[in-house]
Amino acid sequence: MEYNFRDIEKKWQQRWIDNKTYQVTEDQHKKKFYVLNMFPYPSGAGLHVGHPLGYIATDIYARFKRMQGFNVLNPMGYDAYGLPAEQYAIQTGQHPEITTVQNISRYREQLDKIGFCFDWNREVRTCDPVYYHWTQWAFQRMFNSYYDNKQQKALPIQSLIDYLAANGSKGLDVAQTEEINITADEWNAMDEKQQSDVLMNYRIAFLGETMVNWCPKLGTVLANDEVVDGVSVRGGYPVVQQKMRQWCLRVSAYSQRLLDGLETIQWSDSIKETQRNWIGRSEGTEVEFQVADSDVHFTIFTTRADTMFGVTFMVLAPESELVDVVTTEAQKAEVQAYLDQVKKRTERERMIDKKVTGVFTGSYAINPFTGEKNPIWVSDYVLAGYGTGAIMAVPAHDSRDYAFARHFNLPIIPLVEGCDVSEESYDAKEGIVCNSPRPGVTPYIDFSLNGLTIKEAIAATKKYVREHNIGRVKVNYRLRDAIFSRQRYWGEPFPVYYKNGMPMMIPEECLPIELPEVDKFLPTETGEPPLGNATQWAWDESNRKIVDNSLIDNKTVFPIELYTMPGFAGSSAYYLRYMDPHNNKELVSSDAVGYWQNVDLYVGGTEHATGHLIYSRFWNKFLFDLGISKTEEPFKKLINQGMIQGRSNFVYRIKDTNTFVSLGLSKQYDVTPIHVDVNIVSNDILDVEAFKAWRPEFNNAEFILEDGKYICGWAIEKMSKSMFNVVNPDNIVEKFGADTLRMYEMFLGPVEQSKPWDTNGIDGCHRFLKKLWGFFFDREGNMHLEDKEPTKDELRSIHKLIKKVTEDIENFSYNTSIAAFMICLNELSQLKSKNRKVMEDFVKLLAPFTPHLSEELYETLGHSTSVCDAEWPEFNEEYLKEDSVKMMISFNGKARFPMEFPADADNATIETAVMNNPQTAKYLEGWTVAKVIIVPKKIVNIVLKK
RNA sequence: GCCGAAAUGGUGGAAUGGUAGACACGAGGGACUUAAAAUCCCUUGGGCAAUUACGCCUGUGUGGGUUCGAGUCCCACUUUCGGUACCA
Repeated sequence: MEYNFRDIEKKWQQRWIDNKTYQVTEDQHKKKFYVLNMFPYPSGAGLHVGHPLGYIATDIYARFKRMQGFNVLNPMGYDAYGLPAEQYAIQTGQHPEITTVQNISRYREQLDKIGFCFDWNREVRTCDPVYYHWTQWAFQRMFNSYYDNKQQKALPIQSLIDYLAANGSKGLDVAQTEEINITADEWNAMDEKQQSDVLMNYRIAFLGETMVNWCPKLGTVLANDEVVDGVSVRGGYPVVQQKMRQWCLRVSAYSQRLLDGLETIQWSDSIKETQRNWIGRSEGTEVEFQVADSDVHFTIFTTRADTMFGVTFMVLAPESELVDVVTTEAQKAEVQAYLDQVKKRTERERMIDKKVTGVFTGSYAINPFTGEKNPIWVSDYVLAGYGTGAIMAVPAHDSRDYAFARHFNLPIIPLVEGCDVSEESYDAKEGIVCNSPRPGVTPYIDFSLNGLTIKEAIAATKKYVREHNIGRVKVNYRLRDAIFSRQRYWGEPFPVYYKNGMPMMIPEECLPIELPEVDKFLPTETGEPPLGNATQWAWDESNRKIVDNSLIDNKTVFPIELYTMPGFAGSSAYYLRYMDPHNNKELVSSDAVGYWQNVDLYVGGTEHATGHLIYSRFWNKFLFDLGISKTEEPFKKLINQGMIQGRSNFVYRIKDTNTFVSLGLSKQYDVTPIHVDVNIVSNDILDVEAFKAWRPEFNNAEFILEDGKYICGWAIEKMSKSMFNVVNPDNIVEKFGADTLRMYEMFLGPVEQSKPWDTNGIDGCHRFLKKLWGFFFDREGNMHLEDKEPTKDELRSIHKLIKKVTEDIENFSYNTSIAAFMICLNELSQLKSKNRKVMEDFVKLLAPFTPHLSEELYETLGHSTSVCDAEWPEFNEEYLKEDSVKMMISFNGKARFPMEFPADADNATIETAVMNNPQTAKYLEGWTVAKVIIVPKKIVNIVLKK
């Protein structure tokens, strides 16, 4: 009887649904295990063969853990808000929700064919009001919180209000946009609006002024890569740098905790390193400089406090408020011209073309260490958003300052003994300090760094600065607050309305605020975001409901926020929602989160290293501060699956003809390679008839063959429609079955590695499953396993497999695990094994990989329960013990011949046996034995000397 | 530029510092078939050999080093792929 995978897979998929096999509940008697895939954005193109890779890996792990007795949560859902559906809506007028629902059902259909053990009862969709209710709720909580630096924790904003009323801002150590100094009296004298503005400085979700690429014509903010040469990529309209009031999240408040948390989680070192760099902690010193002939002081930040004696000029960021203050009358026009020029360049352009530009303000700053007057310049290589927006330039030891000094002919003073700064700056933090102060110069202060190492000099300077009150030690982070507003339609609406210029939260009990209908998905003619097109988008404060815009009177009815939230809003806490997805009272019940805690294993791509995986950690920490989340980190272990690349095929058309020449002969002609659909190519041999039928322009194509075949060229590229290399999993399931697909995806290589998809190799996995089928059934379809005690050889073979597979699954090394299955089956085949007990273990071990087939065979063996609930076979060391061991005898590391010893032979016995072996004598001629190295069970190496 | 990952047959890939190339694909040869498919068996890194030789040499991007022994560890370099962008 044939292995009929179609019937088997259909049967078991139905049975899993009927028996609710994969529905899980919180079961206090069992240990929990939470596995999670990064949920997909359901795109219109559907799944290709690369998408399920991570899901299959997770599924195998989930099934494995379940068989080990864990209560496994393995949910799936959709990150359903996104640009493609909105773009499609703009073009066609079709509501993005319709597109999204269609795409989701297509995804679901494809996923269902592969036989995952997802608990679909817990599905979430970010665009579902039942779900985004809690996204809005979390946002409101962030609005109503501030971050206390002393406690390192988010606290309710009310306690800050109380503090301000009692003490003013004195003694406040909190995360803030800028330092505000007010007294309690001043605070208490403020009206509501003024107080609201002050509080914005502290809230975790706050309205902030941020620089954006604003395109007035498109009425939208553009990302840096949507702007080229000062105009929008789409449409080519002018784009300007503009400050805009937008919602932001104070992610930066959590910088240190985000950094510290990395030490506690099992993520790859590379992704942790990426996050460390992104957070960008740098310990440095702030030093105050005075502007010459003026009362103005300003502060700079440096990590190289040791270079105080090498400062030759100062630089301000163009956006710095100091620019206006220090610019002299004579320089005003020139500085203004420079600022105008800078404004036109986008951030990206400033970065890509690193032309040195700048302008002198006319003022000088007094170096507190040397007393020298250093000219103050303005240049766009200094960023307003980092440090203090002002630097002291030490051209000898900073490459950017060096380039600037060279360009504007400013002095360069080397400060490290023996360093050469004639060609480039010496940036290394190694060496002995000199010229600090310079010999022959009368010291301005009683302080010298000469002779110290750089590290010592940094410490000494910090100490001096602190003691003499000219600055302080400061830790800076590169991590910026997240901009949380989008000028888009297809996203979560903000539960916020505006009353007299103040943002007000719509009461928590009235959530969710549902996305309103609009007739157009584009910005309005007046440049408002798409929600400006909504007519039912006003908040009636007294009746607590959404009403028609025409009722807005700004007394009881107010306009609602027109921005929507960005993509990461909905994806930041979804792992918590899976624990309790139907709860309409709270994000997640304390019981549910108390049981499931956090994600034990998270699987997804590296592309989220600095986006989702930072925001999500931030969001979780915030919820942790609120007492909602029970753990400081959301994802204990992270596996980054690699990308599946496409393998494209090419045909070679001879120029100006419709004749195609086979790969081997193509060098003899002047040819153009053309992508050909990989689905009409098999083992690089083109199906010529299918090719003619593929496209009309090829139906009279002619071919120059080799050996009667047309051989195609190939290349590894991204899997994409335009390369005709997309392989749909549906086709693979149809032809080989889901179990073969699952197995082959894992067999391709390590999960974490990127690798190309090549359908050709799939036969090997399919043959293996057919062969396994043949172990159970004869041609007539009768089960022909024998019920007897396994032999020693059979036990050794199966226990070797148990050990290997158990270890490999724990290590995510599925490809080697599958090889072990193949080896074991071959061994059993050699042994002519027909043992029922052995095959039962085999089927159980295989169940995570090929659940349908395993279920079928497990049932054949007389079990009425699902193999999912079978116990994972236990490994017994005893069966692997051998009577003898084979060891390689080598001379000076070169392997020569094998010898067999009793398993319990000690080193002395082995050495004697080797030395007395006649074969050994052959290699000893002309040498003396220096020493003998014995590696147990592996090798005996005899070191020889002349 | 900086950070990270990687480089092994025709291909995907195996190898706790211990016989490199497991396992699979492909290819070549054979068996069974009228034939094909399916299935099974043998060979398959390269080179030299071809039964006094189922042996020898060489081989994991390049060049050095450590070691009795290196694909694996160290140093320098080349290339490829990711990420990032003037963070003082």
